[in-house]
Formats: sequence, C-alpha cells, structure tokens
Amino acid sequence: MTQVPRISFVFLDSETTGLSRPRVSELSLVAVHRCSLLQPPRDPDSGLPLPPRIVDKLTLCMTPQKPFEPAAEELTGLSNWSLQENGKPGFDQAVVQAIECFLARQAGPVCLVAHNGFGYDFPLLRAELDRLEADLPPATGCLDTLLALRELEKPCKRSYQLVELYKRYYGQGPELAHSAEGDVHTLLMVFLFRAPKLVEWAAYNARSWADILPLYPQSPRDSSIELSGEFSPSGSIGG
DNA sequence: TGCCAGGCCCTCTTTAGGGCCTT
Repeated sequence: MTQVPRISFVFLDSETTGLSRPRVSELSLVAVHRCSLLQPPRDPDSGLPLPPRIVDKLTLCMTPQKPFEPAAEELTGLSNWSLQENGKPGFDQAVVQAIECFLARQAGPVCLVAHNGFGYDFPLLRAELDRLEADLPPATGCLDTLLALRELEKPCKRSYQLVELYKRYYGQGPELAHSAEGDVHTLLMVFLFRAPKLVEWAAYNARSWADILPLYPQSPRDSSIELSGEFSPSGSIGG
C-alpha cells in the first residue's frame, strides 16, 4: 500500500456576493478525523458512506460591505440588509483569528479542500486575507475536488457540479444546498465516496497555499468601500 | 458613459472557440 503523509483535511465552502469581484458573506470550515475519511461508517444495506463524526466546525456569517448580486442573494438567502440588521461585522481580524485558531487545532499539516477551490474559494480567501495583510500557515495545502475528480474519473464527461456529483454517488440530492454549511457537508460526502483515491491524489497533487494568487488585486475602489463602512440597500455604494 | 469573472478543459484544437464551475 502506498504510504501517504499524515494530513488533516479541512473542508471549506464560502458563500459570496456573486461572481464579479465577490466578497465573502459566509464561510464554513469542517474538520474530520483522517480515519473517518478512510474508514467511514457505512449503511449496512447500500454500503454507501454515512456522515462521519465532525470533530471541529466553524461557520461565520459576515456583512460583505458590497451589494449582493441579485442571483447570489436569491441563491444563498443572505442579503446585505439581513446581515447588517443582525449586526454581523465584515471579514475582519476577528474572522482571521477564528480561522487561524481553527487551523491551529488540527494536527498538521493541514490540507484545505474545496470544490472548484483553485478557481474560486482559495483565491477568494487569499484576496480577503490580503486586504487585511493576513496569511495562512505556509505549510497549508490546497486540494480542488473538481480538478481531482475530473482527473480520477477520466474519461467521464458528465457534470461535475457538486450537487450533481452527490446525486450520482448517492442517488438523491443533498438535503441542504447553497448555505456554506450545507455545501461543505455535501462536499464532505462527495469526498468520502472517493476518499482513498482523493487522499492519495492529494499527497502528490495538492498545491501549496503559498502558490494561491488572489482572485482579484486590491484596488483603491476596494479601500473606498471599506472606509465608507456602509452601503445602501438599493445597491449604490458611497452615494 | 458603459461595462461588468476568469481559469481550466475539451475538441469540430493548437494562429480558437465554447462550455464548465464557483455565487
């Protein structure tokens, strides 16, 4: 059997204001013991993996200080109004500290796992951290299940949307979709279905967090939004 | 004023174009 370095896997999903220079509105991190990934409990009838014991979980909602795109607001059920009304601060130093503490609790090295992570979640997290001049531990690894599963299932050409993968593996749709916590659970179950291959794949193909570039560069416009600290619910910024 | 993502992958490809994937 191939020897695979001992890695802690942390599953990550973010909800955002949309697809154009997005800001994070919700972030969810889930840690599962390595043995739970490789030897999960299984349904005695179907043999399919059952949800494993989650050992650490962090879900944070935050006011993104940028108007939601209508499609994102409808999809996620979050809005600038609801988040601000509930007094949720933005992606600030407290969020950075929460992430740092969460990762520090895991037996290192940590490998973050996200679906389309290289194209979206990781560069987005990098952009948010850059804005605060913060960073993650340099030894942090990154695994993109979209890239990995496309590679492992070649020549499969069917959809690789997270929900479609879940349906394909488990024969039904996930219970929760388009909340960070719901999607991270869906991601975890998709990972479990292919866990031995993905764990081995990660050992040789995970990228370093240090190689993740921000989704977009910081601009003076970002700073002006930040400094204004407010936005109008109608969508205009700063008057 | 007007526009508004972008990287990756596949193929009817490579001097390109279109679809996928994330919200």
